Amino acid sequence: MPLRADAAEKRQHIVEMAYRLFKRDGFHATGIDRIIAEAGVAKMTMYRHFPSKTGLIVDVLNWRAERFRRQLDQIAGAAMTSGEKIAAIFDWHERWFDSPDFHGCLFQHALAEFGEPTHAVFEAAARQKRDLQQRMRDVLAHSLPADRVEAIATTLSTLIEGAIFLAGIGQGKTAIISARKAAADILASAGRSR
Amino acid sequence: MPLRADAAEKRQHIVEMAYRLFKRDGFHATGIDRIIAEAGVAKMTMYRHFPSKTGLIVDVLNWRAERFRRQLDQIAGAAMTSGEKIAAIFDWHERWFDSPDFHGCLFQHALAEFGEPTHAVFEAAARQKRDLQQRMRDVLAHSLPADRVEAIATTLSTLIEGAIFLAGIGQGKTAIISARKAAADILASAGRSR
DNA sequence: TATAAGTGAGACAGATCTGTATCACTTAGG
DNA sequence: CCTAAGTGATACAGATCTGTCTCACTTATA
Repeated sequence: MPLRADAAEKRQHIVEMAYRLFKRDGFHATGIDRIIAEAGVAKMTMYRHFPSKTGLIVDVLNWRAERFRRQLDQIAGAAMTSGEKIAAIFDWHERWFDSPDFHGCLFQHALAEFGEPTHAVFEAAARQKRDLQQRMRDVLAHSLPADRVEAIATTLSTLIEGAIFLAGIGQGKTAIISARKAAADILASAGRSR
Repeated sequence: MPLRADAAEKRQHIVEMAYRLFKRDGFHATGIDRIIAEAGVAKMTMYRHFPSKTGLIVDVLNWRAERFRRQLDQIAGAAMTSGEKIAAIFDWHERWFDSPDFHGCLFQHALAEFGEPTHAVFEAAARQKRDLQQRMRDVLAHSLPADRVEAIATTLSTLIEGAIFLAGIGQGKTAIISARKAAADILASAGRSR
């Protein structure tokens, strides 16, 4: 069964299993031994595909960031106006918070556990958050004057990150509802003064 | 030198040193050996004052929560109107983000590292966040109709938690400025419709 | 002064951590 | 068939982790 093609599949299998464990138990609390045991692979198999645990974490984050980016493409792509795109992003978060195995945002957790800005894990997680902010700016740029985009994108990002955090302590529902309303009000206000 | 009275001082010294290390490096990444080495105490001294590392973490969080509560008393107590109290809370966060040894919010980090809701560390950190939300409700209750307080308090909490998170990736300044403006707009709008 | 609380130092146990090495095995491609 | 890539299993090294234990020492209090 295994060779060239399957090697990539096995690597991906490790990434997804590590993702599940990191998400549930955290990065430091999840040991290599547990990852390989749950993935059903040998330790050397893991270390042939990843240079270190840090390298594995970075790859997990990058894979997850890419998956989120694709989801966002669908979400924001289907909606028509900027306001609808923003609302769709908030709706997506609401569904995410309701999903049965929700354990908070892996990128927020990574930034909490690896607080040193020069650390590779910090950089990977911060990059994902900046990408989301850039996406927000792109959406807003289609319907707002350029000098309004930056501040409003920042406010929307603040609302979303705050709602994600509050979802971690069981307040996702109320947080995302009030955040979505606040976002709608802000956009309506900005639209009126355009 | 040491006995009854000094025992409490030594205990407090351990708490504050552990606080500094946890804040900078995280909970799992900070070992007992490093804490006692930096605090300059024997290992048994630490284990006589705290039942376990988990117990120490909980005490550190509770001590920090109490200190924040007292600061908040001064901040919100000095301001007059609800709007001024809220603005003062945002201002306090702006100054916090600018402080030289800012390393994010210890409670957010604790919730990220100990994601299990039944864990004692999770409970202690979540309690502090709920206390802050309750404080927000109390402030708003003096100037808003009761049926508006809950939703607006949630929005303000979401903005603050989001700004704290963004401060961890170097965006504290812009986040807190836009969050404070959004909060002011929300309060002004609620005030008009009263 | 005698007692007991509190401490520092350090050894120690047992578990766990990351990462490396070895060996037998399977399987794909020439 | 034969070679070489890839793998599983396992032992291992060296470090680190939490938590316990002992012993000598200091100091406040009775």
